[in-house]
Amino acid sequence: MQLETFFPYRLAVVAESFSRALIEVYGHEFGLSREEWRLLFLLAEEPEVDSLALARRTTLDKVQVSRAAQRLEDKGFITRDVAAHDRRLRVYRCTAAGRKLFQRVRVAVDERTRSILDEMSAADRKALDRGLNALLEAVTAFQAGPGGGSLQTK
Amino acid sequence: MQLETFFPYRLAVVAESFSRALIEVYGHEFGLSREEWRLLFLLAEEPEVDSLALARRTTLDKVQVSRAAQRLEDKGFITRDVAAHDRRLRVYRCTAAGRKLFQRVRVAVDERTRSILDEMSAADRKALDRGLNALLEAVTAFQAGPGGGSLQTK
DNA sequence: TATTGTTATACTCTATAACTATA
DNA sequence: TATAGTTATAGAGTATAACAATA
Repeated sequence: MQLETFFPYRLAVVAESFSRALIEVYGHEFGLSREEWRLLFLLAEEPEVDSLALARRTTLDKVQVSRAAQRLEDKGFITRDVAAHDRRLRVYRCTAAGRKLFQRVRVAVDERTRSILDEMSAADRKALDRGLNALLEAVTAFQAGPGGGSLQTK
Repeated sequence: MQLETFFPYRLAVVAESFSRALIEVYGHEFGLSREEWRLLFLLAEEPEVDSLALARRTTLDKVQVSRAAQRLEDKGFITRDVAAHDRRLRVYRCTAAGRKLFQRVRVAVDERTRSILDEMSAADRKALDRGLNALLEAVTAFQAGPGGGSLQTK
């Protein structure tokens, strides 16, 4: 089997290409890092999210969240407060400016995404969606399972 | 739409998780970088590959190829010679030690890959394969097309 | 003049550990 | 003692540019 037909290689290549296409938008065009973009995405949709939920739902670690949140706060896109119920946690909220920026970026990112996915047939898109969901479950199951406990064990 | 159901996010997360699972093998277990692993993969399969083909087929740039090739040469896994037909190019070949290492890594990587994909149904695997191939074509078409010429234009 | 490979440089990202505050 | 957030640091990875050799 050649490298080009090796499944892990194809997955990595396609994900990297897709990611680059979007970084051109939210990164180069709007000046957001991947971490900032993810945080803003989550916070723009909900009135408030605490630090634990934010890390878990963005699949970022606490260091990445802390730094991205600080940059977003410095730019005036989110606020950060100590959580009342547990003063070790933080509660993040999106500002009006943050929501406004998110809407602009979201439109541009969606447009770029669509311009790629529109090259595919509807059946192929459906297969991709199904296959990707299944793979996500498989990888998650594997990580929680026998061999890959190394991520959570710590 | 929530972040968790946003297609680009899911693609990035699943690809990153999968990649990590394999880096545990070829990286932590066998001490190869992603670039070295790709070069070795290609070279183990063919008697010789020149530098241009190597860069193109691994989707690495010339700097990455040059550095990864040097490390593989230092370790005794490949050889590097000036190409006879064009002295600007190099011709790379895998050594016996390189092939031996590759076989061991390949077995371990395949085992890890299978242990993840085996969590999926056959129909889901088929959908994934189809969808991923279509997406790869779509992204490639997009890059060559109107908006994304920025990669090749230079 | 253009292309290839190499080297150099700066920048970003990642992983890990230390430190402070809170539980 | 354990957990959360922050800060610090080192290592790996990425992007770009300069350079020498060759076409």
